[in-house]
Amino acid sequence: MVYEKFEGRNTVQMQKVMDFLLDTKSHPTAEMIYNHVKKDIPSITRATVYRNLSKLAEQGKICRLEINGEFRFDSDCNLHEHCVCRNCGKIMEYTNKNFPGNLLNNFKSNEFSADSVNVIFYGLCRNCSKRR
Amino acid sequence: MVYEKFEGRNTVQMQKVMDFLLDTKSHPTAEMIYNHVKKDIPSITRATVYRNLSKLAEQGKICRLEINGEFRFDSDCNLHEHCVCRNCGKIMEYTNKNFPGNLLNNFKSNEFSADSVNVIFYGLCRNCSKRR
DNA sequence: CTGCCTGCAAATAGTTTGCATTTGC
DNA sequence: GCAAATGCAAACTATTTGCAGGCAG
Repeated sequence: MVYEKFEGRNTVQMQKVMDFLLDTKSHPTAEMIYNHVKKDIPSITRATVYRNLSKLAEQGKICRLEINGEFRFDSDCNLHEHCVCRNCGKIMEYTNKNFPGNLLNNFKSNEFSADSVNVIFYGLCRNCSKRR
Repeated sequence: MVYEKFEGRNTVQMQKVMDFLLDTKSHPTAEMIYNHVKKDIPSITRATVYRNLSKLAEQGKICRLEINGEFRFDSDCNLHEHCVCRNCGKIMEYTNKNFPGNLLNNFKSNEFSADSVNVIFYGLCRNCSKRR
């Protein structure tokens, strides 16, 4: 068990949700998280998972991506560049040292103050490119 | 009326949906588009609007953003940098000449071929910053 | 012991789909 | 005339919410 301090109460449900996100790199949906945590806590409900995910996101402990009409969650709030395959829906991290650093650092506007940024590339993954 | 060639049939419904998107810079949701077009074509249904938006997006005539749990549409497929206010939900274009050009041009990966990219900054708009 | 969190159930919001009818080409 | 697009209604999926009881602090 990974120990993590939360604002608010430290419940088993909250802990298990966070643990799973810390463990995985799969950008799970709320449903996937629910299915996983349910193995440990059979009584848990989707409502609790959704509420905990919202709290964690508000606290900045996880970040939330919106891909193909659903939310996906990631405990790594530093990596925000992702690739989404238009064909199979696969989601991959994009790590390229030529990527222009943290876009936030260069953010400049009188109209808006930004605290986070998501970058999503759309296209085809290697598997799906082959079959075309 | 703006004349635009579509793949497939050129119906009034399709034309009005496209016209509205060409006219506005408001990043409307499907519901907003439906409400607008309904003024001209009272018989139009949400289903038709959704179907037309999907077709236009597939044809690359419009692009689709996912913000706060819903799709938003934009006829300008070149500007992909947006700012979303966490407080009031306002969506603004981000135009800064220091922005690292087209991220697509520098995209490099063996695992993925990208054809489009969305960048979304989250934070507070000027109005909402003041009131905090 | 207090009130935040949970489980349950029902509601909501956004979007999609099946089918009969209409319409562009 | 025929296939593609529409309108209608119903279905579906992801997510949210009200409420009563449970448990962390």
